[in-house]
Amino acid sequence: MTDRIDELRERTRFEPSEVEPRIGERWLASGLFHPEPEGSAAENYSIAIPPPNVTGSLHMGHALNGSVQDTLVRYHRMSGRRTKWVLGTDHAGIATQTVVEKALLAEGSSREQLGREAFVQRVWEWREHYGSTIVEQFKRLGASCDFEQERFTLDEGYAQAVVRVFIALYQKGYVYRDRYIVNWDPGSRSAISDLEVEEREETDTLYSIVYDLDGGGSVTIATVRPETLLADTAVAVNPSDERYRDLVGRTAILPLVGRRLPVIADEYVKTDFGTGQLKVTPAHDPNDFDIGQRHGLEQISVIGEDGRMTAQAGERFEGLTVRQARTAVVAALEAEGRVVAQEPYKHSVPYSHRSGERIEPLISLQWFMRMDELAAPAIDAVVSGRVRIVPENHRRVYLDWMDNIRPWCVSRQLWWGHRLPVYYCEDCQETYVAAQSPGRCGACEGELRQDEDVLDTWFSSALWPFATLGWPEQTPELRAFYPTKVLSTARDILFLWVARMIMMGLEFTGEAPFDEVYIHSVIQAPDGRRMSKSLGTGIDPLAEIDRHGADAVRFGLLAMSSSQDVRYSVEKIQQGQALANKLFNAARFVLVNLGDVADLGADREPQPQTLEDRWILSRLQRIEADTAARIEAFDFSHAALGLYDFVYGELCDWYLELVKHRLGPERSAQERQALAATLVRVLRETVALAHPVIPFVTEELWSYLGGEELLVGSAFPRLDQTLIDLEAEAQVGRAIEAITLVRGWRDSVSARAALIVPARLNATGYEAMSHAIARLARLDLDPDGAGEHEPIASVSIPGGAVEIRSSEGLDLAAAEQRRAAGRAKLEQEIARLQTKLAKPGFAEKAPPAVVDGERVKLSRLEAELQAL
RNA sequence: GGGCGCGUAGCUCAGUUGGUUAGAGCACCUCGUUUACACCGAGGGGGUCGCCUGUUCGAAUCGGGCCGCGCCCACCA
Repeated sequence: MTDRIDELRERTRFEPSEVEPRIGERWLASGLFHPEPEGSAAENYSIAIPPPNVTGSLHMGHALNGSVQDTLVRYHRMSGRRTKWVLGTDHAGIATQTVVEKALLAEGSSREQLGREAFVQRVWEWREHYGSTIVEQFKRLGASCDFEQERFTLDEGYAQAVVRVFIALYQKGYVYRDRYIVNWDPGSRSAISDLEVEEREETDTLYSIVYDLDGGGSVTIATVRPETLLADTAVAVNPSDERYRDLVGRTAILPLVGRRLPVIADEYVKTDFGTGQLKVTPAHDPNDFDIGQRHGLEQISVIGEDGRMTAQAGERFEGLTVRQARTAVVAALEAEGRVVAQEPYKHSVPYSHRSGERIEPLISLQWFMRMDELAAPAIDAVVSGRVRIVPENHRRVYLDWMDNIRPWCVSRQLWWGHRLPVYYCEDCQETYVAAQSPGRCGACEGELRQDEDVLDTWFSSALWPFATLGWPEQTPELRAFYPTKVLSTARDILFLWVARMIMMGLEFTGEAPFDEVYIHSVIQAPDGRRMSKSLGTGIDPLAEIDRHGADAVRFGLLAMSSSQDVRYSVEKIQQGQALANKLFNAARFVLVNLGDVADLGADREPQPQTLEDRWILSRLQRIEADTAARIEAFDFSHAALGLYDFVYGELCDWYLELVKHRLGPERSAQERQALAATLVRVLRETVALAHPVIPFVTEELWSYLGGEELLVGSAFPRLDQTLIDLEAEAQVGRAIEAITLVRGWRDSVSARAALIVPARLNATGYEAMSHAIARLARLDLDPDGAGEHEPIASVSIPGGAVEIRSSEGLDLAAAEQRRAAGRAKLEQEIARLQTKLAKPGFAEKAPPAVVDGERVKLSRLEAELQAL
């Protein structure tokens, strides 16, 4: 141990890059991150990590969420609960497939060329190579996940759970196949769900186009998508629109095509938009699709899944891209003189969140999932408080969405993912939904063919909290860790993922998958824009860890976080770095000076000898209680900043300064041992207290402070009521105030630090602290012949004043100015208080405690003014 | 169109149920080789709490209106 302390003497700085890998390895080797599956979920503590994409690398969102979850996990582990942080990654259908397709493209190949089987094989290989990147990055953050049991949403066991769920939902009639209008993403060549569509404001041209009516007259419709006119199957007006009452039932002639379109009446049509006459294109517009359903209209598809015009669009347009078709259709219409107006028009346009391409609504045969029955219990769970959403204002967002939930398109035209467990007979088209192919068609003995599609990635993610623990088997893991306690995430996947997990959890396990949903901030770029790779506004958390250390990044992110979006501020990260260094040096100072007498092996009772010893032990109890309460309330920002304030504002600035003089070798061994007992206790508890937030530096220090076990597996310090000492807090608090006031005065008279100023303490309440005041305010409180001279200056402090006895080395003229300013300020404040107290109504209506408080304050200020 | 939230010191943010002289970190200024830490210490300057208007003995805090900003949801061609 003495060798280590000698070595510590030289380490004047905390070096994260040296410490972190070493500590990280010890944690992993300890096995403490991997709990045995014992006990019940109620008594254990578990969190399921939002599985990052296998293709992903750690971004700020991961770093913040990782810090949040790890703080919770470490805190509860230290609180004595069997704690498991379930780790794993998501196969991320589109994202991963795209990455591998790009690689193939670079090789001059393609997935089509490879064929399905070889391609999927190729993706697995890719995953073997790169899939652990983000997991390793979480380790660098200090995340204490169960790395020994990493899951993947395409694991064999997981895949079985997915199949089982699909079949069960099919049997219940929730999952069904239908031809329906979907959001077609030409980029990924797949349908996507409503939630994966984002609206962007765009300015297009709004064309007004004249359609002739059979038998004379015309209608004028407005559209931003003239190319879809080729698929029109009706013209609609509002039934209450007086202007067009007699139009209903007549027939319009579709320009360029000549198709006869019935003029129908439908409530959807707004009378105050455009002409009030609407072209109806059921196959290429979701609203028109609905109108078509209501009126039994024909659905004509003119845009194909490849984003080109189909044969149905007619020879002139077949094969053109949508954009080319638009130009061509407009030109053709203009040639016929049918375009009567063109105006710029700003509206929102759907884009694929996945590929970034413009969504093409079209009719397609897809698998859907009806959600309303599943939503009902999931609504209940939140309404009843069984699942608590924090902060609460997100509750309503959740409930609103759930109340209006719509069917979910779950099939994707991809190769990478959970292939639908659906088989069709080649001959009679019979459909079989089963875990394994039934072999041959039961009806006609025909060949069976499995559906080509895979499931939406979010379908499998929805099972995450229980599928990762072995469901549907009743595994020990499932019993011990399901339901989990907290689901922590940003709000962007509240619907996409959280809501669906609640629904699936309730449906398949009968229990909500977690008790609480914590929704944390979104960290924005320093300029307030979104952090994103494409904007170039992203900040790489790993680079920040390299620069400042993982503790600093964790502290900074937690200190920044709140219930709303916040801008990234390096200053907070630096504050964390400073804290780690400060704590390191405080411990180092104590160990280097008291290492020879400190009994580090045992957790010795502190032996407070002085007021300041009692004071720090009392203050320590408060920060212990506060920190625990803040972590439990998800108030990470105050938890982190509160630790900073304690370490700086109480432990280092005051306690260590107050006891420095008691460390020296000139003191008796007994005295030094007693001090060491208190100091070591305070340091051990402080370090343990801060561990959930800044695990690396604290674990490192713990190894010096006599931790036999790793700190990560030790106990979180708890408030000891018997150590709360109001008397010590009051006395030391007063002394601190006095010292600060004298220091301010010293500065105003330009007293040099080395100058010990002769003075007399003419105040009550400082008996036990006068030596401390003398030392820290650099006063000689017992000068020879102190009583003989009149004081040449006076510094007022609570309960009296410090009378200055010599002007040597002091610039008293400079002080006068300051004193005058102080006096003016006091007078002003006194006047304010007097007015307030004299005001009719104040004394009668304000609570007595407040009135008394103001009176006390007034007399205190008057005394201070007097002293000046 | 609906919903949520925000506007407090130069910057990033705290400010419990309305009641100390509105705070912190960073930045800025002055001083400093005091038994750890210069990633340090001591001291200091800096705010009409977006604007207006109510309620109240008392408003950064509660109500109303306005201005500015962000996010989410939504089918107006």
